[in-house]
Amino acid sequence: MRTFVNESSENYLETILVLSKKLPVVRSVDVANELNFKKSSVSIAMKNLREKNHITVTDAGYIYLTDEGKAIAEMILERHELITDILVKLGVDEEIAAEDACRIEHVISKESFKAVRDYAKDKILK
Amino acid sequence: MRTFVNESSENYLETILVLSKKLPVVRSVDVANELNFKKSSVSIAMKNLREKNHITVTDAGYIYLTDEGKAIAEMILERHELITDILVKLGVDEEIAAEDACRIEHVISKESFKAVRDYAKDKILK
DNA sequence: TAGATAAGTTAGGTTAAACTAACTTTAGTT
DNA sequence: AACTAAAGTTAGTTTAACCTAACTTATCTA
Repeated sequence: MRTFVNESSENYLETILVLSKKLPVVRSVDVANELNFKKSSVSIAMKNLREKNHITVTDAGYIYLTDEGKAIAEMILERHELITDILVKLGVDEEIAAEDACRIEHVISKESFKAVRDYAKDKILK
Repeated sequence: MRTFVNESSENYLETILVLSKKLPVVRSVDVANELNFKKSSVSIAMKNLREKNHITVTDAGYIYLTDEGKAIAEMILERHELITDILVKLGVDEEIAAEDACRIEHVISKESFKAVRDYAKDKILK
């Protein structure tokens, strides 16, 4: 069983994690720029993530993942990277591979991902 | 480039194709039962598919795929079956594999699917 | 200090895809 | 002929996730 997190929330969490590796701090406007969303949309999304305890936001507006939020973000990011790598290895254009990974990462089950990962690590990704 | 068809429409078309192989004729109510949707939802969806020329509906209420609708349905069904087979071969439980296939089939690109299919036919599916 | 810019919030709009409820139409039975 | 059941339609509701527009607040600069 898993705590239900929808695709949209997963995407925001993943984006926050990715940005936190590139920027000293992550703000709503950074997320909006990265995703090409309007800041009002991100504002509401951050409010929801706060209510679900997936992030905390400081008075200065800096966004941090909670342990739970980070766990989700890291899971999604691992999927993103692995699925992209597999597709590229199979000959798919890098950009298309990343776009596909970005959608598949949210809909594949834990069990299937694990099976694919174990197979690919051995047989596809050298 | 591809004619944009959303996930919901693709799912209806695939369901119509699957049912047409099991039943003498396919009606709205059959689709509703198969998908566990209300008949009002299916009624509206069928109107949309009719307007997009993906299906025709006889006076008696029998639903038939147009060439275009059938092409989409067959593409999705091929994906469904192949993705399910791959996951099962990798050790995923049959039911979970089918559920995952049902989501992935709508979001994977033509290019990635082709790459996965070519690889799997050779290396995974014997 | 006044004005501009940047960041965030709030209110209200849009769309898609499901829903419920209530209606019509057709066919089958007594 | 009247009743019932099944199928389909229509109107209106809900929810999620985006949007625009307008507002507040804080900082920075001429």
